[in-house]
Amino acid sequence: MEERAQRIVDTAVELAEQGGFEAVRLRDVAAEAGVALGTLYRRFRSKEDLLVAALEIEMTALEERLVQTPIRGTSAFERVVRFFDFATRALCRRPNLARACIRASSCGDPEVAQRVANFHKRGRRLIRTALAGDDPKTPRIAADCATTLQLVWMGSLVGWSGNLHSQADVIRHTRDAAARVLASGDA
Amino acid sequence: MEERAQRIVDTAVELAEQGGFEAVRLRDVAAEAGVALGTLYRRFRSKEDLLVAALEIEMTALEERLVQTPIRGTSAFERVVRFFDFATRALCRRPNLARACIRASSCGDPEVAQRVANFHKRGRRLIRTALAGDDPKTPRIAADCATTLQLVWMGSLVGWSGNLHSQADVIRHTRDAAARVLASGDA
DNA sequence: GGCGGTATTGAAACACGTTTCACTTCGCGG
DNA sequence: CCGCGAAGTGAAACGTGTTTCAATACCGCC
Repeated sequence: MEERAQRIVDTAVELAEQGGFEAVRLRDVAAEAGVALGTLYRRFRSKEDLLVAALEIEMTALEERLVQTPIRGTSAFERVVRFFDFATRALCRRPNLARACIRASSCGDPEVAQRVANFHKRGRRLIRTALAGDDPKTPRIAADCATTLQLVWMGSLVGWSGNLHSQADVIRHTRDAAARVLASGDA
Repeated sequence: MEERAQRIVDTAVELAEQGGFEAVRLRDVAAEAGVALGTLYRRFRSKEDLLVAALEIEMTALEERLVQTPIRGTSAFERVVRFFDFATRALCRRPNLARACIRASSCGDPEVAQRVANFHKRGRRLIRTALAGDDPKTPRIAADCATTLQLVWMGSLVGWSGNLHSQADVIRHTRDAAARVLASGDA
């Protein structure tokens, strides 16, 4: 990402960490990033677009950490549970930021659909990787299971971000779903 | 619901049907419902609150239709698939309204958490009912399965409302999830 | 019938996302 | 070095969610 855009996103992340979605006032973002409001709008189509860009950066960080220290585990179930545990904790470590990004990614604005789709695709790949593990066996689990588990995770995260339940619940929801989904004969 | 509040929600629904979330301008809602803006804000804490109230009314309608003609089917799987099919079609029949309500219900505003929680609880009950069927057997499926399936449904609906995938995909996602979840030995 | 408190009204004001615009700056090919 | 087009700037304006407030209408109770 170009340096100016990067600075804009970084500023947005900083503000979101502190005060969540509504603390990300685009005037402030632009001012603190040292650009004019118009420049911000040249790079990002909307506030949501900006926050989803932040989410993509979080995803990149997650991917890198997982490349360095891949998920270990002796079964697909164990690995995918550990993945969701790890990823959920990582996300919820900065709850204001996470809530802001989740809200942006679930706002339904077609302008950001592309970015959101990309984010989902990358997340699904991580889940598939966790399911598959290192060994080149068990190739059949991947596709649909990953989709189902991702939907559970996303649905639960939306609930978490709306204070319907806790971070522990998110982890439990994904564990429960994984247990059921992977019990159906192909793990 | 009190008559004045009802009229406000009805007006909001009407506008949302036509133009979605952004077409629900609260000034217009108030004007068309024949109340002052302050009255609207006395009944509803925010635009999201109002739209989630609309969602609750949709839920009531769904519940009533299901009481009149309960879901039939010879297995929990068959019934729950039919339920999701029915409910998804009902929701997506007015896509603008559905998107607006889903967006409102996933905005993460703690002010509306109560209403959203209530909506989810009622939805979960419908899923449990579909899983259980008429016969008083198979009591063990209920609790966690229903939660998992609901999370899949909600997650998929959020994706649908953001144009990430189609209504048919929502139905497929829930069917896939149901197949896996109910295959794990207790259906 | 008068009174007190609560709901409603109408209108204005405020905040913030978003757009617009005239002007300036920058980078680059000729 | 010039000139041109793209990018950036600063400031203002607009729309809409939300709040505020003084004035008014309503309603049950003495």
